[in-house]
Amino acid sequence: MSTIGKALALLDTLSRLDKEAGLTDIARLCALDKATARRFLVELEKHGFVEQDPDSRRYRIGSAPVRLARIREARFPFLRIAIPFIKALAESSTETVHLSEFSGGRLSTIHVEDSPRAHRIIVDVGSLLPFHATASGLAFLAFCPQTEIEAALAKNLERFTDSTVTDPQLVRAALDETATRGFSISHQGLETGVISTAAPVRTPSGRPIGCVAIAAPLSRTTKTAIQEFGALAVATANAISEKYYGSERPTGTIPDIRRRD
Amino acid sequence: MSTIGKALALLDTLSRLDKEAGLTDIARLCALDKATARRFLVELEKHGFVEQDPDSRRYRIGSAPVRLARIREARFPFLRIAIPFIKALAESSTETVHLSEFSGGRLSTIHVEDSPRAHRIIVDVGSLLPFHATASGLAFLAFCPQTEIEAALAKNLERFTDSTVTDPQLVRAALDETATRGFSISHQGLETGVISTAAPVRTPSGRPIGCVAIAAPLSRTTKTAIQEFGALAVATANAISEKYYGSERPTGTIPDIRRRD
DNA sequence: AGCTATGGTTCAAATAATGAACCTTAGGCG
DNA sequence: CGCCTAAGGTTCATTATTTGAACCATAGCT
Repeated sequence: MSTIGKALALLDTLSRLDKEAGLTDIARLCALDKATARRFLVELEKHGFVEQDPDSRRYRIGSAPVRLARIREARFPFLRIAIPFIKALAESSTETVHLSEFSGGRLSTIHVEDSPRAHRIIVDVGSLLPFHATASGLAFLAFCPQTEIEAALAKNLERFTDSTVTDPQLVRAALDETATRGFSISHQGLETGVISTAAPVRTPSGRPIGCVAIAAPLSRTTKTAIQEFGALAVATANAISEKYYGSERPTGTIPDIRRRD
Repeated sequence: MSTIGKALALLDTLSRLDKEAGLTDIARLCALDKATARRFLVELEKHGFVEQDPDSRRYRIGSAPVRLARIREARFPFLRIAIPFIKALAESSTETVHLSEFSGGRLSTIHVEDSPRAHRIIVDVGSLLPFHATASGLAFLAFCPQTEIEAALAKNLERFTDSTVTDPQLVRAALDETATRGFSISHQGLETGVISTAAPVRTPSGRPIGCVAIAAPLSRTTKTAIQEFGALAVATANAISEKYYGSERPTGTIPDIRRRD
């Protein structure tokens, strides 16, 4: 693996910790030598991607990503555009709705609107969504090219619950169903007692970039409700796709004021 | 220079372009070989830090920084806390107010509130603030340890206008003044016709992390107004410091709900 | 059909990354 | 107090990765 990859993996690991970490811990978590981890941290710190607390000497994510994110969101305002739709869907479905985005080979949760009900599903921003075990993962994969499906299924399919589908052949069947139906259903794939449906947000060329998902307690969710949720997820995902790729043009060039390049 | 440093510099360069860039341009701008630039881009893309447009084959900043930024801002809500103060200052001063943050060895603009007046100073989010030639830079340096001041002054001090102070000895004098006065004044240091004042936002230990600056057209700004702006900048910067380090505790641990680590 | 500019790839040579062992400092404790 | 431990941090010979000139592939243009 390249040095850059290892350093970025370190950054990713650091970002998933819920508090600041010391050098030794970071090295252990990333399976790096202490000296190597330190050199990476120093280098990342030089560029503002990590910060070291001067007192505790522990490390945390720096402010450089904030600057990059502002630039990214200014040109590709995915969150800004999607959030109102996600909010509306959370209200109309009265269940927890979350939005995920494909980035760095994985699907991560980037926004969550909680159900207004007392008994509801909790999803954390930043959490990873395994392709084979979540509605979002299935909805995403189902609309990917066959080669990517096979690449995802070639990996070890981890078991999370008794209901997790870990047989690649059965996952393929679920993907086929999803592709024809337009949305996916995950029946306790990641957490017991939770049923989810999801639909992909796609580029004009059809490539998925993320998913809209509704997660509900299995106990109060009927078969017809699932079908309704699926239809709602599809409608919301399509609305986001349209708004995102319609008004603004992410694929083409941004009309630029400045002439001299 | 380390590979990681070069890759992050590439990312920085890419972020400062106002549109997507091709491989050849990126390689040229970063002074890298085309093959090297390509390997970096592929590696960065794997981790979501850049994206390649499938049609145009051009590269842009990816979505990974957005995720990192959300995590950073959730724990260190600098923007969230500072923006209301910046807004208030823009209203009360009726001039453009901007907020900068030190990151990766440089001071970058992270937020701007425009003056409500027709004739006003425009500052771009993301723009860099040279230490010797801007009010923000001076205010930041003035409260840094002597070693960092000398390190900054040892570099070549670029001339931007006829009024830019490029003599290290004169900059030192300006820094001394700033330290005693509490705020800095830049008289056309970066742009002709612009006068600015700035004050640092500091950690409880006194270390600057960024600056609040007011920028006004020289033509309508009296000596007394400058003093008033300076005092306002100091008050605002201190208020931000207090709120940021008071209520939330960035240095210590975040009280965590989750128990299992 | 040929030209040229750009994206992308290869592989021997050059360089940077690696990690075991080491030093240093800060607490903990008999 | 002085010993012990654990953590952060550093060194330098060994090792593996990075590098870039030259190459190929493709698309748009004349």
